[in-house]
Amino acid sequence: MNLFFKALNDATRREILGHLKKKDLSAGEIADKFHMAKPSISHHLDILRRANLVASEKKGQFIYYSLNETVFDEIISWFLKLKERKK
Amino acid sequence: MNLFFKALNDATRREILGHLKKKDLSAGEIADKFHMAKPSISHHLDILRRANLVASEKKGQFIYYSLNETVFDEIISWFLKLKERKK
DNA sequence: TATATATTTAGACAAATATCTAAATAATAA
DNA sequence: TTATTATTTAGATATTTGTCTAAATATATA
Repeated sequence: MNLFFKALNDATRREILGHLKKKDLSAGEIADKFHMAKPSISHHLDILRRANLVASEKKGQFIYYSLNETVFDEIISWFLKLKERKK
Repeated sequence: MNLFFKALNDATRREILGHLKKKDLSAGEIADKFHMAKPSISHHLDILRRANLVASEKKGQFIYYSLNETVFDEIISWFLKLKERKK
């Protein structure tokens, strides 16, 4: 839960998720969408991966990233639980 | 959205929300639940308030905090949008 | 093999954050 | 008014974070 919120607490990372929602992308393709050095994007991807928000798969010299949507259920239920009316 | 995720990115603040879910509480009552100086809790409450996650109301010398659940709908829909299947 | 491409790792640094203590503000009670 | 209680504001400090450049790793191609 900790890692999850930490990962979401950055506009760049949330944008990355938005891109991956549409289509799986390689690290380089993701980096091309931002005005930011590649190592910085790589670092963001690492944080997203450690939070289980994305999965990565190596294909040749490329590494493709994809959204891991299963975690979203967990978080949505966290919010719904907080929303349940008091008594 | 930014302030929202920033506010959630702290275990103490998430715990505060958990307490407020059960019952409205004064700043002091909240502080009593943590091993932390009161000004620190006050700071956390300020962050939660600026993120619209809680509301505060002064009653005499006390300030009562309560969950503002309307914002949760917004965030839940953010997550659901991200979960929509590709194509 | 040598070179080029894709990505990550390492290390540095400035900015943001969480926490503390001390002081300020506001309301109540003596 | 004076003292007490509830809370916040101010200022300091250590830690975490986001970003960068340079170097390392791994794969593909000539």
